[in-house]
Amino acid sequence: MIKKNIQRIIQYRMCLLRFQSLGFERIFSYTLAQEIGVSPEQVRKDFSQFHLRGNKKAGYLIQDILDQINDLLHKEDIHKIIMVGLGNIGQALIKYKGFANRNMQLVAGFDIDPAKLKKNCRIPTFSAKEIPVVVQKENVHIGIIAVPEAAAQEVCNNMVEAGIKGILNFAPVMLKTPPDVVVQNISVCGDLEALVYVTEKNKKQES
Amino acid sequence: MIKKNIQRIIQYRMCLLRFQSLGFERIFSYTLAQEIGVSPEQVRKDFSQFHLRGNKKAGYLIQDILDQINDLLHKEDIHKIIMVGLGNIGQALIKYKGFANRNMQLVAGFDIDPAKLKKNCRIPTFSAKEIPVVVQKENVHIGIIAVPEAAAQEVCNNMVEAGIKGILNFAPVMLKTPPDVVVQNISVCGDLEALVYVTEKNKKQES
DNA sequence: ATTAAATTGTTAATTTATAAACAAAAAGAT
DNA sequence: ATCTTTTTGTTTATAAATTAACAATTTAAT
Ligand SMILES: NC(=O)c1ccc[n+]([C@@H]2O[C@H](COP(=O)([O-])OP(=O)(O)OC[C@H]3O[C@@H](n4cnc5c(N)ncnc54)[C@H](O)[C@@H]3O)[C@@H](O)[C@H]2O)c1
Ligand SMILES: NC(=O)c1ccc[n+]([C@@H]2O[C@H](COP(=O)([O-])OP(=O)(O)OC[C@H]3O[C@@H](n4cnc5c(N)ncnc54)[C@H](O)[C@@H]3O)[C@@H](O)[C@H]2O)c1
Repeated sequence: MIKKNIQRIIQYRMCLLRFQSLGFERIFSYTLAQEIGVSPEQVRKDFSQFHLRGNKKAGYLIQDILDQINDLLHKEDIHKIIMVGLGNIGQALIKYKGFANRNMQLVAGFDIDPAKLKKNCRIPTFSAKEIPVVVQKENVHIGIIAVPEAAAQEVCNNMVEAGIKGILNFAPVMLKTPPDVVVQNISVCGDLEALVYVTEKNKKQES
Repeated sequence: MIKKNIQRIIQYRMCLLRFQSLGFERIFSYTLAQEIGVSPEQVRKDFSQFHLRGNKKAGYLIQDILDQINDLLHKEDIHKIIMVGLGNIGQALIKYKGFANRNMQLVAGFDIDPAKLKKNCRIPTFSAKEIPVVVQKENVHIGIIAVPEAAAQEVCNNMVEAGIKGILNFAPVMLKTPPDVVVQNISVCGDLEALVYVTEKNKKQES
């Protein structure tokens, strides 16, 4: 549902940061394209759509493009995120150190199981009942759902009620939300099943 | 890169199983559509493309469609999967109980850190050097990469060399593989950044 | 038996996304 | 100073995906 071009812009950004850290000041559409596995025309088209301009014959000025992409992605702010469900996935995300690099911060975790709240976490944890209080106090707009399938829709409803506008969902269900709330699904099993399908198909085609 | 229609077929399957477990024998394109958030025409088109036939006025026979989708997705076999990287994400996946339901089995984990191999896991763990041995012995085609960005491409190369044909990649890099090896990326941070972009845009449009 | 209602399945239309083509500009070479 | 090469940015073309339209068929009702 989220446009492909913005997803690529996010990838270009990571790639530009990597090239910059390697000491490059400029980059060509061709290089960027190769790195993220698209055509150079796709890169130029994406850049054009977001008014990211380069220099003929001299390519793109990395710092300049990065500044503009950072603007687009609101990288001037740190974006607060809550997570509901402190099981396997929830704990893995809490331990993850990579959010800060990308201007995001997990500000609170929630669970219904009091045992899960006792673990000494890097972030404060609360009973799931506290979702509305914390969301409103901290002014959070993004939430992650890492609860079992059976609880996901209810948790989602509570998040929406509390004011969350974007949800990253690990549970294998399609959540129902009002039109102003966007959901992004992560489907580990679904992706694996798709890989099985494609690899088996390739195998057959060879023979 | 993987076709959208097969991804939806995978979703339909989960939905059909749920309806079946609720006692339903038949289902309409409209119901299925609503559940996974597409139009009924989309459902019928997808079904048509995979030759999944229903009955006019009586909808689709759930068991019948499931049998055929199971065939398509090779659900007659259990698909073996290896995982490289036994850190936060790796551990979360190892503890996950949901693979068996979907005819998939994590058969081995790998890491370069000997400390990670000592943890008493539900699956056997090996030094990363053993990847080719285990992959060939167990005849595995699918692998998961859950190592840091800096190690991902090398691990990928080793997997490909060993005979892996499909990779689920959690590291925030675009892996380079030969054309007969398919990669599916999971990008938690990227998805969150996309959510930030969309929610901020929606916010602006309202005002 | 006939008619009406409901639902599929296919074809056509539209939209979106990707790829190709090429003119324009900039840099460098002659 | 002119010509050549390179690379962007836009325009045009192609392909993929979604939506709409509608005939065909089945069931149920009259
Ligand atoms: N772990 C994986 O590798 C994996 C893989 C694919 C999909 N998933 C999906 O991700 C989700 C989480 O998986 P997991 O392995 O972390 O599960 P888990 O069972 O380890 O953790 C779920 C947590 O959610 C909490 N919870 C349950 N109901 C709740 C509620 N109403 N409010 C707040 N918290 C609640 C539980 O107490 C538990 O701590 C599941 O939907 C699962 O299907 C996980
Ligand atoms: N944990 C998260 O929530 C999260 C979120 C987004 C992205 N990711 C990405 O997922 C990947 C894994 O994240 P993590 O948090 O589990 O990292 P982690 O550091 O906890 O675990 C990585 C594991 O890989 C092992 N490793 C390193 N090099 C290896 C090699 N060459 N061969 C085999 N094993 C090797 C390490 O010993 C370690 O055990 C990273 O690329 C990370 O950027 C993780």
